[in-house]
Amino acid sequence: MSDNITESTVPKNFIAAIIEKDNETGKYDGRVATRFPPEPNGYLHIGHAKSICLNFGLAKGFGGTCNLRFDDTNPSKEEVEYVDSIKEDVHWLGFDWDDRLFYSSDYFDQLYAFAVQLIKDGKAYVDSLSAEEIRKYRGTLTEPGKDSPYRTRSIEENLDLFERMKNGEFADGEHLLRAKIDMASPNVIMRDPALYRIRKVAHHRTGDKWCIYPMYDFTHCISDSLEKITHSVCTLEFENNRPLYDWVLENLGVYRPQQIEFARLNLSYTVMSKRRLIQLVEEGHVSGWDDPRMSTISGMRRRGYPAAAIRNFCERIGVAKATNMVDFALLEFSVREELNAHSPRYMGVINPLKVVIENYPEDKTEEFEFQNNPEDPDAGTRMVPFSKVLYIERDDFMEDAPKKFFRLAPGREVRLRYAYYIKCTDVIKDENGEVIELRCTYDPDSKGGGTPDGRKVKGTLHWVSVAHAKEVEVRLYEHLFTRENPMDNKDGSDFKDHINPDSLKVLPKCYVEPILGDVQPGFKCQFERIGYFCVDKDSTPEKPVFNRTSTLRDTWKKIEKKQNAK
RNA sequence: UGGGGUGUCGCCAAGUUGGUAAGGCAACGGAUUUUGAUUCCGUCACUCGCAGGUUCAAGUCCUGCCAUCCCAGCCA
Repeated sequence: MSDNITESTVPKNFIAAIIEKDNETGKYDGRVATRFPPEPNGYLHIGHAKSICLNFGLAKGFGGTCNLRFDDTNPSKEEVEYVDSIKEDVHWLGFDWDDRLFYSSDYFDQLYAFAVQLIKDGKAYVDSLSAEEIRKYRGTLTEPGKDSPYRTRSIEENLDLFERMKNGEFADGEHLLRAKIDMASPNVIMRDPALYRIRKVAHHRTGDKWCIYPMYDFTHCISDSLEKITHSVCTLEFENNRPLYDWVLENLGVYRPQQIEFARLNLSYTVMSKRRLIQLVEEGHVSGWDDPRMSTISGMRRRGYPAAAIRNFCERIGVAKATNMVDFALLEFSVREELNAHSPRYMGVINPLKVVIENYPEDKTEEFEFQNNPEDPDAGTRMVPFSKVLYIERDDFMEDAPKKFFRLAPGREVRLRYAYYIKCTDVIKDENGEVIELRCTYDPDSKGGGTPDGRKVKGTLHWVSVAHAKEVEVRLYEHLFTRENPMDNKDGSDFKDHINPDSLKVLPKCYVEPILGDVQPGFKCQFERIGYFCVDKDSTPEKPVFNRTSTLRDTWKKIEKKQNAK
């Protein structure tokens, strides 16, 4: 279902430069091992795609490996539904972890043993202060913390307490295993960080085997070490944690990968924090994590974004350490670029206007051969039926058309793509003055869309034969949020205030080429002229879903606006 | 009033051991066009957060400011 990745070149970014240098100095004997370590507490979004492309791309580019590891150390937030979706999304993006699928929870026994080792070395202790007391003892950003009274417990007592923690003798929050580092450290993270907490919750993989769970800072570095990762790539907010990452491995005396941080992706007028994504789903603003308007990988997949487009996008935005805000237009460009090159282009009408070709025989039907994608000869051709009565897009007709309007208007001639030139001779209206039908004549000599006399026509319309077209329900998806506001929340507004109420429009009576009635899931096509494309039908198996690209919308309005401005 | 990062065109982002500012998006011109799409050509930073300094020469070195992000979960 995913596109294939055809090329694998060495990525060009500062992390690749570090790896290159390490390869030169033989730091890891030329070995390159990365990992993508999501916590299964939600669906993957476009920000994760950056990390996936980076980690798997680095591995691929240097002939190394990239593991998929679920960082599942907090059972109260994690679910198997999430691990399944994450695996699917990574695969769909075109990456493969082969047999290197790991879970932090696989290491719980080893992690426990390492914790015992630290206790035995006098480098960890069981604290019995309450959460609130611990917070007070930690000090502030500007003031040092102070030692817990339990910091000096004997090794024996610590060992005993920790084992009893594991055996479930205490309630949640009663005790906590902490590293004994420095309560006065200017780096707050180093002020005796928590290593293990009691949490009597079932884990999605280990069930109720454990009631104590290791913290991220203790787990992540050890997992990396056990998997012999060389370059542990993560986002900037973990920079403060790196000294702890190194401290744990150094004090355990085990293999030490290096942590490298990069800036996470921010996309304009888009939310990506898991908290807000969950909110959108739970409060019903969207149909689910994979709603086509979501910034999730699965949402973009349903919206028709090709995996290659997302990969190219991640390539284009680069990898650096400066906090960024990438314009959504860059993502859209990547999508259009991919669609333009590879998706079949069909015709469809979302707001039909009937056209009767008066001089065309009543019962005649012809078929015209269309190129599926004029830019891609390998895409092949298809036959499209044509007859006397057609539908065209309502926007493609204007009764009092300005000179610059190139489409159909009374007395004007246009081309029906790959079919004939037609001229509008009459406009029929209902009692309300609404245009309900156009009477036209066609030029039989213009068959195929060209004329012997070489006369030019400015407009080319898409069309559909009423007798042959499939009626479908089209869903028009726009961006979930309005594009006027940066959503920086600096004006005190909630991100939900920026939800675009018109982001989903359901159009019941639309008409498409007959061939589209058999559209398969995962099939994408771009509509001629108006730029709609079909996306998969995962959750609406009975009806095709359509979507349009942003730059092609409201074409005439844009042109008109531009001309007025002049 | 602490520590750790980052500051190159509207948005991303390259800038090698100092040698005289890549590329992409957006925008704006123009050509081609059976999608007003695509494609194509052209324009778009005398300047690199600011101020000093070193040097024949600094985005790249030094000093001092300023701005901004992250850290006080028994989250990751």
